[in-house]
Amino acid sequence: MTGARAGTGEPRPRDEAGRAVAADLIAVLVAVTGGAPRVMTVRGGTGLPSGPFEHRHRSLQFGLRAWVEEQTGLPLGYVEQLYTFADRDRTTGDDELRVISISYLGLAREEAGAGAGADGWRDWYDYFPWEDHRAGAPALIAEAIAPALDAWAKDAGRAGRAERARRAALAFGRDGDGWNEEWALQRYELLYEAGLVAEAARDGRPAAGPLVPGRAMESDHRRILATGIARLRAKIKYRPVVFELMPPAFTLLQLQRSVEALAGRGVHKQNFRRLMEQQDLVEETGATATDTGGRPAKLFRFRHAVLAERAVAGTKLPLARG
Amino acid sequence: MTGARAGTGEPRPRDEAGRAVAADLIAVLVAVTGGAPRVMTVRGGTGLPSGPFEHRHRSLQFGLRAWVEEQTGLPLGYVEQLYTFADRDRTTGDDELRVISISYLGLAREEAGAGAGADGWRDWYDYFPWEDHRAGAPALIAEAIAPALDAWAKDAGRAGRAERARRAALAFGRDGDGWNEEWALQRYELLYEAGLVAEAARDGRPAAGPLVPGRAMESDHRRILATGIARLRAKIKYRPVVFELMPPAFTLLQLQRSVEALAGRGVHKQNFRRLMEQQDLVEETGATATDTGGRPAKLFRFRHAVLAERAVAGTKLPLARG
DNA sequence: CGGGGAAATGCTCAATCGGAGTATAACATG
DNA sequence: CATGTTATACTCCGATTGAGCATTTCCCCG
Repeated sequence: MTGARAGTGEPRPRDEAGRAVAADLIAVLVAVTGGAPRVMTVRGGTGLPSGPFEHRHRSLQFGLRAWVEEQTGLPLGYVEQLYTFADRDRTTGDDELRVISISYLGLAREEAGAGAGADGWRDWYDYFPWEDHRAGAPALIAEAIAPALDAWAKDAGRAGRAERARRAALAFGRDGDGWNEEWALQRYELLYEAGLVAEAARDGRPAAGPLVPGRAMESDHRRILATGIARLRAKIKYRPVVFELMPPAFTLLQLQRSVEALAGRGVHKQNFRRLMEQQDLVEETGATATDTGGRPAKLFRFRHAVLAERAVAGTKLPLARG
Repeated sequence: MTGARAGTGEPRPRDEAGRAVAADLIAVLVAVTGGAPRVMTVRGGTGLPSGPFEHRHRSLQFGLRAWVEEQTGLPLGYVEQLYTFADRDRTTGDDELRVISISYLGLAREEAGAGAGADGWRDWYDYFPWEDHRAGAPALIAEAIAPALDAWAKDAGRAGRAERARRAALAFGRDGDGWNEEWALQRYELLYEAGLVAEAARDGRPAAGPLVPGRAMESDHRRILATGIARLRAKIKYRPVVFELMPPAFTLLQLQRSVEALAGRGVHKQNFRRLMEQQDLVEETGATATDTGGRPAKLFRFRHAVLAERAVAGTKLPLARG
């Protein structure tokens, strides 16, 4: 939370002892463009959009929407709360400043608004290159992460060694098997603990080896981003939220690519279509897209009626675990 | 949040304009005793344990644990964050008081501590009698809730009528079918909206009929409880959290009764056992329980190793949706 | 000591689901 | 018109799930 927070400059409330109490709102704002998962950032990609929760805001979610629209010019669609933090070590420097950070996940259609600070879209795999398994397990896991985590495990005493090795194997999977895309947060936390990300070095933790590739962020924003990714990866499996990221009409392959972008893994094409159709989530628009490179594809739109019919019921995706 | 909040009496922080900013911690603390799901309450069953987040607390979760242990004498096991609220209308009376409420779900073994205020355990179906479908759909749904919701739907204009009827049918299921135990929160909110719970009357909402049976709570504590129930009902299906509520050794039927108590519905006995065994979640202690009323049952214990082996992987329960 | 009641426990069966593969159709391009 | 590329339609099989039947092993009661 160093300095550059957007806001009105209104002084933060302080209690009699001079200690500050304040609430910050932080957004993990996600979009998908052409098969790339993007996250909205500020300050040159080093921070997530955020701002203080102020008295004028009717509710937390209204406050968040206000900030995001002010800072990015984007109207926010789907929004859900992620997590609330207040650990003392989140208060950089000023030991007396106590900040509660309430983070949110928001989904947007990127094309919608190329507004004010909207230059901040970044591929989220820039921050988590080890999370992209769409073309198989990334080489950097075997080349950089696995050896470093091995070293980290060996660093531990007799007792901790096996435990660390086990955690590493669980989080990153053994030889490509057992990878669970929903554990994005656990993986980041493991790397942090092992001192393999820049934030750990910044916070003065010892490193078990050379830093792993991947952009860092200020404060614990990268951890919050990992939380958002994990939540979204879990959510797309049982709620029709992907459609919040799609244009009004799309082909099934485009839809599939979006799912894959978020999940970080490929899915079986035919099974994907089967599920989409048998669940009645989409309907044909009647038009076709001819720029597919092959046979023209039918264009579909989301059947908004399903939100009503099944309330908030299910989307199934061929992403289930064995 | 009227008056009776536990705390040190330390004045709440205020900003220059005299507006207060503070954070409250609220716990939905759950246990299961003899097949009954219980929730810890204070003030004669009208409130959930809560207290201000103070500067001395290292983190939100530490603060929560401190309050719960102070107020109930119970050591808290599993804890997870539920939701953070800050709507202006949560600030009763004093329009200038702005409170952020961070709610948590906690699981406890009831027998563990019959400590200080530990008289506060209540069957949670006292608050949500319509949520207990263990012996089939409760009569009060057909007798009281359905007619009242019908009336509420008819109250709406031409457009809203179908919408309301649809929401009611979705939330409560049509003729016993389509009931989804995870929608406890949506059901409560629907009843609130229709003015059928005491809290709605208290908040000045018009009623669509006579109040539905079920104990009320102060402020929005009953809503928070519903949030906790819904979360727990969802969670037991994919995480081995039920065991946090069980004694060290238990029979499979006891385990099943606990699951049923939480889920509010019965499960197929043989299939339940099949799942428990094939997942290696439990192991035999070697002893048997002879007070079963029939053939003695083997006693089992939770295999704590699974938490390590499968990290935070799965429990399957025969509670899946059709 | 011989039922009868109550669970515990073991086993079967059919329907469905989920993963994976094969085959065919319809376009663009050279 | 051959070729590459994608869309789309079917098929297959193993695993999972919901549901029920059958058998076993206790206690209690007369």
